[in-house]
Amino acid sequence: MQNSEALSLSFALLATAGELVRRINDGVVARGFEGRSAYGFAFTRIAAGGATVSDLAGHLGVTKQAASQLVDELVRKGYVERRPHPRDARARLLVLTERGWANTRAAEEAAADVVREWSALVGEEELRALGRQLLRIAPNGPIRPSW
Amino acid sequence: MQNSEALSLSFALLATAGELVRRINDGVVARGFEGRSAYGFAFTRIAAGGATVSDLAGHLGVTKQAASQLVDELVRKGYVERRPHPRDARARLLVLTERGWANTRAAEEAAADVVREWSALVGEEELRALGRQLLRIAPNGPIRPSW
DNA sequence: AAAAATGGTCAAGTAGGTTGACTAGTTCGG
DNA sequence: CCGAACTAGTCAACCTACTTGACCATTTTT
Repeated sequence: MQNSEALSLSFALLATAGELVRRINDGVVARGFEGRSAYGFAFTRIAAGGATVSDLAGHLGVTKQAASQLVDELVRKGYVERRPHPRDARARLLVLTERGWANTRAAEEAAADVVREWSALVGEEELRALGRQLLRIAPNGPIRPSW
Repeated sequence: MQNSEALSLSFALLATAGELVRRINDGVVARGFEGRSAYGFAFTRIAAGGATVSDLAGHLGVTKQAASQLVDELVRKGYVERRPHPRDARARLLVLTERGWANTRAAEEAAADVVREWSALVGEEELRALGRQLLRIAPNGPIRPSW
């Protein structure tokens, strides 16, 4: 595989990722929530349960200070609460409020809308295969907010 | 396709894109160049020929002021020169210096290294198919430096 | 029980964008 | 062919989202 082919793949990958993020965010805003793009990815981690600030930092690939600031913002906007952690008095357990859950669902729906469109474009089975391959390439890597 | 599947695809896509950018940048640094991640993508546009600041801004999906600042930096570091534009006295034609070309080649090699590794992981033909599908999904969209 | 590591926050600094205002040159409508 | 509207580029000021560094309270290690 020549260099030019590698480059073209790189471009396509980054353009697709950028469009996905943009459209998820648009979709969330259209559903009546305010929020930066990173919100959705923070929500899914918090929704999974048992999340702390440090977990979130690892998930997003940023420092724990940055994650803490993000959580501040989410708390201020009423999406998340900090609770005492049952097994570690240093840590705080992050939990979604009702509005946080609603925002999370909105993000999921927006993502599903985009993916549905792509599915129509390249074929459902092909898209599924694409997902499987991407998962093999980068299984649970961080979802960095920028590059 | 359910929401959870769409989410998993989204995660995989973003994690993969993030890893690609990180590793291209590491590869370029390892080859002796300094530079932010956005450099490589600016270089490929400038290398293509006929680029102006506005073109670059469109390519990167940022304002022309931001693109101009990036070009300042590239000029200061000796990668790019601003030349008078042959057909428009307002515009400046961006051209790579010899060192700029070397950096561009380094970025291409680094990208090729990563893609080669992925190729071994999922199969060359599969990866090629993946590239084709991504190109259908997001043909020449901007390569945004962040989300 | 002392030492080292970890979870979290506060504070300050910074990179890399943004918006707004402006100049110089170009294109368009009458 | 000339004034109005537009476009390329830059300067300046600002802002957002991240970083580094210092610190305290807890937990884990030895």
